[in-house]
Amino acid sequence: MDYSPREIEQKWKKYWEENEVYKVSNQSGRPKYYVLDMFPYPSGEGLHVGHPLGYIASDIFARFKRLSGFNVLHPMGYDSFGLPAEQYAIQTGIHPAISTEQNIKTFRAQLENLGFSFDWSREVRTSDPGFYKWTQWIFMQLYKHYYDTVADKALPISQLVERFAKEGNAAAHAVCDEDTPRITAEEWNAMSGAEQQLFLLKYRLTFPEESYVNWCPALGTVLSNDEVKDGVSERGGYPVERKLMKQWSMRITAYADRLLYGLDEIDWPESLKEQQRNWIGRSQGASVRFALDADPDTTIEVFTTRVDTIYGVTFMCLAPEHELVGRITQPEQKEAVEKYIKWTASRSEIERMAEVKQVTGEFTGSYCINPFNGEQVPIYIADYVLAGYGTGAVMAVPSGDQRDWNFAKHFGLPIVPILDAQKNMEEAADDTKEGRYINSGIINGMDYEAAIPTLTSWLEERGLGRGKIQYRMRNAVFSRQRYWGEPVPAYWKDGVPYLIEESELPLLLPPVDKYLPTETGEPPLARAENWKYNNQYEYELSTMPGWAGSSWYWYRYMDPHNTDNFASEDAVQYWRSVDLYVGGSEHAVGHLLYSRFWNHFLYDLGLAPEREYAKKLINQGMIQGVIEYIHLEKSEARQKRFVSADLLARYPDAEWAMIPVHVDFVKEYGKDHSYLDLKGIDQFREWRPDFKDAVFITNEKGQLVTKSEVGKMSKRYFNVVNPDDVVARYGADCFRMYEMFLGPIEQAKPWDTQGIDGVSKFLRRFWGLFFNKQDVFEVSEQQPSREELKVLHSAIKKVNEDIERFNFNTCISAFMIAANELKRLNCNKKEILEGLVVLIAPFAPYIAEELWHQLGHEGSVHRDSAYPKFNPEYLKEDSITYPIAINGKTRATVDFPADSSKEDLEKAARELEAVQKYIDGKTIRKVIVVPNRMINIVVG
RNA sequence: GCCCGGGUGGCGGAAUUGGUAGACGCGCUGGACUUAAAAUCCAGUGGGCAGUGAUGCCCGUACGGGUUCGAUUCCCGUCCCGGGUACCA
Repeated sequence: MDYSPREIEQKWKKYWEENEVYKVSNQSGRPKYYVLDMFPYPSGEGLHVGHPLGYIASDIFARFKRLSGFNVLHPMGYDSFGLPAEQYAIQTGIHPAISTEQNIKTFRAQLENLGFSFDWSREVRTSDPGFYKWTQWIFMQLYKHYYDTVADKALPISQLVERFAKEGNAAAHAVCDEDTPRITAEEWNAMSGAEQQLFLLKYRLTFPEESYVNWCPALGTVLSNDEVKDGVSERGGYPVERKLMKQWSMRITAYADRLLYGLDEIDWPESLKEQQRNWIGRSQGASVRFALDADPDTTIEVFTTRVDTIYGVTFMCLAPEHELVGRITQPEQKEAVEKYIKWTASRSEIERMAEVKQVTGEFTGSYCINPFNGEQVPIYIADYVLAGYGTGAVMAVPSGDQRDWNFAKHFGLPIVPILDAQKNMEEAADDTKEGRYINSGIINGMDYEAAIPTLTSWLEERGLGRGKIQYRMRNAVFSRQRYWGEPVPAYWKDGVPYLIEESELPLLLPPVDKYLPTETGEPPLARAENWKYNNQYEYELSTMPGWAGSSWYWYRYMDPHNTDNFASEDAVQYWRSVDLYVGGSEHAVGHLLYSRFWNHFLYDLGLAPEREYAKKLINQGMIQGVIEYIHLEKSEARQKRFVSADLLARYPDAEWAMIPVHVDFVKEYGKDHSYLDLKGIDQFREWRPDFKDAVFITNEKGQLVTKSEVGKMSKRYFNVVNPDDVVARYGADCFRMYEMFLGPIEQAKPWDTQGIDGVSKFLRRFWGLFFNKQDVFEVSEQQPSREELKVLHSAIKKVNEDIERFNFNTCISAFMIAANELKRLNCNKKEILEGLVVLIAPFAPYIAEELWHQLGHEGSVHRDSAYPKFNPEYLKEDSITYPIAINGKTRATVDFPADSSKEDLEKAARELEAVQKYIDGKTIRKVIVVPNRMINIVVG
């Protein structure tokens, strides 16, 4: 019987479905394990070969855990709100729910083609009202809570209201807006209900506020930074302006510390945690106020992490946009300063980044006073100071900060050393904290540890500053001026927002006639007819962002059909948190930070059992594609001309446009010398009729050589490889194993089918072990030999260890080695082969199931078998092969009995003929014997 | 600029705690089978030098140093590539 992947895969796919082999129960005597894939957006383009990489890895792990005795939750669902469906709706008028439904069908069919062990009865979709009811519900809880800095958790806002009524807000240890005024109990009690509501917004964990957004009038929408390129929209290239808009915001900054310290308790890639740390950007330091020399009532506040360097301040730098700049600029400097401000405004951030070494700035003509020594400090403006960060002002210490040093050198400003350990002040700044302070007034002779508290208390006693912790992270804007998202369950009455009742959830997305914003710039929901709360009040018209639903979805899988809670307490207590989370690193500071934030909040409310919801996370690398371009001469000539890449030198004056070619037309795809042959050129002509009459200048071999570049796999580069095609040709088992065989899971690599035949051959060889020369299934009941047992148990050991380490590529090698060895031994012993079938089941689920049944079993190998146990007995060797090295170079290998003592080994090694040859008159200085490893003889 | 990764045969990659560098696969070369091809199977395959040959020697994990009996692995410096980035005071 030939190995026919198509046949067996169809057969078992059907069987698994009919018998609900992968259905998971919330009740089990087995320990639980939760394997989660990052939520995919069901794009209309479907899957390409890069998408399943992470799903295959997580599926192997889930199956491995299942066979190792765990009750494994491994679900799949869709983050089905999103822009592409809305864009499509705008173009076609088709409701996003309809196109999304269609896309999900395609997406799921593609997933099902790959043999995943998802429990599809738990599938969820964020755009399903049964799901977004709970997204809205969590939003409401955020609205009803504030962050208490003493309890260090979210508490009901009602507690804050009680406190305000009794004692005002002075002692309310609650996170709030920076500009919150102090009020007394009397003032609070004198407020109207509406005024009180507005005041409470300064404390709520979600609240509307005026914030700047990238407004694109032509598209009628707000764009993310990502969607803006060089001041115009990425899509369409329309102008974008900064516009103040009322937006809902999430007070994620209240959780900054917890999000930072929580990173220490989770096993995530270090680079990813580092990105989150940088994003949160906690810095501990002090704020100091410098009074203006000419106007002591006006102060410039700076934040510094090195207040100990304050005696080394020789100038002050303001951001060109700083509010004081206009006031303090002296008439003589006015022209230069204004010119500089204008110049800065014209520079893009990218330009500023690239020209980091070029020092620019202008003197304002004014001075401020260093509060510690009363000295005059000149005030400059410079574009290396950002208006948006901290106070937009920097106290410059050229001896300790390289940028300040560069600036001081350029403008001839003094550089005052402040620590006796600072070196080479003439060549560069030295930011050391070592040594004792000099030239430093009240801290002279102190060390860093002593100086900080001395200076901070000096500042605090005089009201000139204070110790301060500053974060880089901002509150997260939560409104989107879009249609296809969760409606915000709030309405407006006289400019004050109120929540709807929880019993009124879900607040359904109303139908609209068009998916565009209104002519007056209101979001699409403004088009909904008669959509008013109690037929009276205007609903909030913005919808929630893409990250709303994905910030809590892993709980929904635990109990997806619950109508009373987002998930029952029993379910949540049973599954608790995600044991393994697999996804791309592009979500490092978006989804993975927001979802941690929501989880901390749910934890505070007692709804989440653990502070961190994903204990272990691995990133899968991107599978890239090769983009193939051909060279089109840029000219006005009527006839278009393409030239082979190896002939470009013949056209020294020509300029070239790079035209991407469908990779299917290209021979030697991805190679340096990839090319279009005559047939490829014809295909290209047919595919691009606009180039039908073009001339193709080929080389002497008749080839049009292309340029290959590694890049994203994407429809726009015509290099998408659909997994369905690979599966049709080689089978899902082969596809799964090949993707794993490509290399380490976290590494990015270009897709290349070069090696897939090797995996395909392996599967045939593996299959062949079970069949005799006449192709009839035949296994032997005979007792396996010691050598055969060793092959099996080496594989068990290797595969077990490597799965735990997520080194799936080397697992595949281990299977190949085992199959090669057994083939060599002509082994068809049932005991050995059965072990291998279960061992390979997580990787190649179909072939394993087929062979398992051929071996005479019932049920499913994936549910009714157990992972083979490793027995170290079988790996024990009588003798061990030792490399014998002379001065570290291996010169011979010799077998010694496994139980030889160190002394015996040394003695035997010294006497070896091969060794004697190298000693040759020299003396043996030392012999190093590492048992079971090697022997090294040092001569000289 | 800063932060985080990485650099090993013709190619993808392996070497898990410092202990025989190149597992496994692709490709390539030769052979078997075949009328032939495909498929399959067998053998070889880092580079160089010497030898008819078995084999021996030298070089070799981006580059230059260091530690060590021994370094792909640890340390210092340099170069290059990838990812992130908000010049974060």
